[in-house]
Amino acid sequence: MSHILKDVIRNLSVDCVIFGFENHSLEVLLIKRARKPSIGRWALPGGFIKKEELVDDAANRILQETTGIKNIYMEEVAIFDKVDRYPKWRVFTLGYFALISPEKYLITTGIDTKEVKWFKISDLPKLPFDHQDIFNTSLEKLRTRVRYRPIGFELLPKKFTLPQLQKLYEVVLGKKLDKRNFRKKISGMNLIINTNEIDIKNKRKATLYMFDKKNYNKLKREGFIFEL
Amino acid sequence: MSHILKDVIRNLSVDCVIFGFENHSLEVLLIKRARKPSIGRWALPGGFIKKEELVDDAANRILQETTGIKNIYMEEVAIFDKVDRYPKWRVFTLGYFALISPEKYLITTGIDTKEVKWFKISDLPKLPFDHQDIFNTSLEKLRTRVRYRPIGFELLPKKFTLPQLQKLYEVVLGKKLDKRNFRKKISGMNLIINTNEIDIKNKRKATLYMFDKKNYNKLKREGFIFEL
DNA sequence: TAATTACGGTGTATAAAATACACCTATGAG
DNA sequence: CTCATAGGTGTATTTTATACACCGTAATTA
Repeated sequence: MSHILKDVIRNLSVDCVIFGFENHSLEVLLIKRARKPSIGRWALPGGFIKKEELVDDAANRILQETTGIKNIYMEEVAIFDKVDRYPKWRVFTLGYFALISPEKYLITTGIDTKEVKWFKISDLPKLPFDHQDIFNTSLEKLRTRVRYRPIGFELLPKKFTLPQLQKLYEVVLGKKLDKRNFRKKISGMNLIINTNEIDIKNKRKATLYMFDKKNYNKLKREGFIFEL
Repeated sequence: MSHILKDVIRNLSVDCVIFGFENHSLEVLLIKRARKPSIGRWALPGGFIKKEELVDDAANRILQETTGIKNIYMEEVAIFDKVDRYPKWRVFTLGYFALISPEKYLITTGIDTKEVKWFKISDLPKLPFDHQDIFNTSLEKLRTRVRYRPIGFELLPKKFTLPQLQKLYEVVLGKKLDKRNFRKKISGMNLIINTNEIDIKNKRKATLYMFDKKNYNKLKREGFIFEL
């Protein structure tokens, strides 16, 4: 939460669900709260919206203030409106979600936060307020999304291997995929470009690819069917 | 807008985009405003949310107060947050949308409304505030939705003919569909049931169907791919 | 009242897409 | 040195999507 309550609309806040993919698992960014209520608890980064601010701008300001991450593309998930969700007074909150590649961003402990950390989604601490709800809804949104829009660009390093990409899809969808069919589908989309480089950091030599940004954005705009 | 400003959160409102299908065209329900601002203009039914109210409840209350329609299922579209969207002070509004069959509901002129009327979406009056934006976003949502979830149950009378259903899809998608392929697809979904009755009201005799509510809801929950 | 038009209803052949499935090779680990 | 692990590759089958034409009946109109 923002540390100053003037200039804000006290009934409207934003909470951010930032997903990252690392070490073969899906993670989410949490902050340890430095302020009441729920001081000392791990929670979603969030805060109040200012009186003359757009929600997108608020989400980015708050994310930067709390975690140091700036200027990312976030998307509205839903409004969360339980009457007693915030213990002090009535606050509606807008869930915002984003996908980022952890290695592309430096996280720093910011305003109102004691600590900022990535958590595996399979191993989350108990979250305060209705943050578990917000997280669940966002995850569901991500899982629906992946069937209709490409993901990966935001979650993987610039250059990545096909096994990495496949693993990402498997983690998000929660099921194993057939290697050859996965590759066939991906390659049929003109979504990725072979860099003709080999990944040597990995245990095995694997070909490095990058996204074809133009096509990626086209598919993202227009949608497609990715029934896996 | 609600006619009393106490007990409401002055920064948060709901505006409803109610779609109906009648006379072979898609329509939307508008009210003629009886209060300032924009008195006398045709606008979306809307109003402020009360301090202890859930958004869904607010949307239903407001819709009933303004149009008489009660207890329908509405879905969040997005938040609309332009700083000057409301001329008097800062108001964020939640767009809510619904599909209903006009013949199933009686519309009545309510609080703060001079008149309530269905408008063909191809022939809308100039809307005040950002209501055109809200309408456009909702229509886009409907057009996306129709590809992944069944529609029709909410938009057609209890018993309907296949040409009617096809026409609905054509109007929503904005393109003509092949009759035989359309029927093949629909019948492959176990979505509708033949009532073994004949529609005589229509110019031609056509078989009447009804939705298989159980399957309809299942498909609605799980989603499907309806690429037409 | 005969002719014409409009609409409801039906099936098949072809193309495209999804799926199931198995082995080879190189490397790192023990 | 051997074994386990992971990257990489192609084909046959099934399923789904698409393109396409005619008949019968009832309403309309000449």
